[in-house]
Amino acid sequence: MTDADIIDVTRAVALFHALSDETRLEILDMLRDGERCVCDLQDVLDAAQSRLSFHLKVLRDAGLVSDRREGRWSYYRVNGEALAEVHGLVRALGTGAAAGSRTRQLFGRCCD
Amino acid sequence: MTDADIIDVTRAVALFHALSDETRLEILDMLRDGERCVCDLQDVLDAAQSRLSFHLKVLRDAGLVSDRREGRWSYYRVNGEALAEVHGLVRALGTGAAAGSRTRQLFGRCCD
DNA sequence: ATTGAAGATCAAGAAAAATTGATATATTTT
DNA sequence: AAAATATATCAATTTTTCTTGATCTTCAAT
Repeated sequence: MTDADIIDVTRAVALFHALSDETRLEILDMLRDGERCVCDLQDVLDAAQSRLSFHLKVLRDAGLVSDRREGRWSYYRVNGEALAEVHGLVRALGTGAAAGSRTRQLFGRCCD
Repeated sequence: MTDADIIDVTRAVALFHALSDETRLEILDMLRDGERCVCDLQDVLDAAQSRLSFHLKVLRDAGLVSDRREGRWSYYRVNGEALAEVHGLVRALGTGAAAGSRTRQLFGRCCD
């Protein structure tokens, strides 16, 4: 961990925000063991179509899921890299200078 | 990881929501290497007093920080357990059934 | 070509969260 | 006791996010 590891707060906020909703967490939960079409999600969570679509978009915009079109179905899957990114953020937040890190600030907060 | 590990979605949402704000992340960042009084935070982040107080309350309500009163100062510090909780959540989200877990659902989503 | 199904997008309204300024509560200093 | 300081809380407003219903698009089947 070096000074180069300054993290983009905006990105962090986007990730956490995408995770901060019940429907979206349930979607991610359903996607844990592989991809699913929207119709499946719709059946299990009982959410109106446009509502589900909205939440999928939030997840997609945050990069937490990717989608694939096949015929008239859309299949969504979790994006492991984004989860790893969140993981890294959480770990970083728990890493104090006391632990020997040379990073003073996680987020660049100067001069904006 | 067993079936007993069904997680409270509401709690998860509260945690992620608390983390989904720039000011609050900066506060946590500042608290990484130990406790700080509100006045310190106020100096560094330049946030109006009531605004800062509001965000500290959000963090406190989510259990992400604890505070200690000393004279007229309040000192806040990160609550490592809550961070661990977030950590666990993120890990769980990335753990598919494929990985051998017997847990079908992370969040209880039935019958409410 | 028409119909139908899956999903995305959009506009309007509802709900939740954040900001601001004011006031309140302790606590310390004078 | 009065003044000052640190912080919390509250009410009003603004901003952001979510929901709903409608419409649009694309692909497939007839």
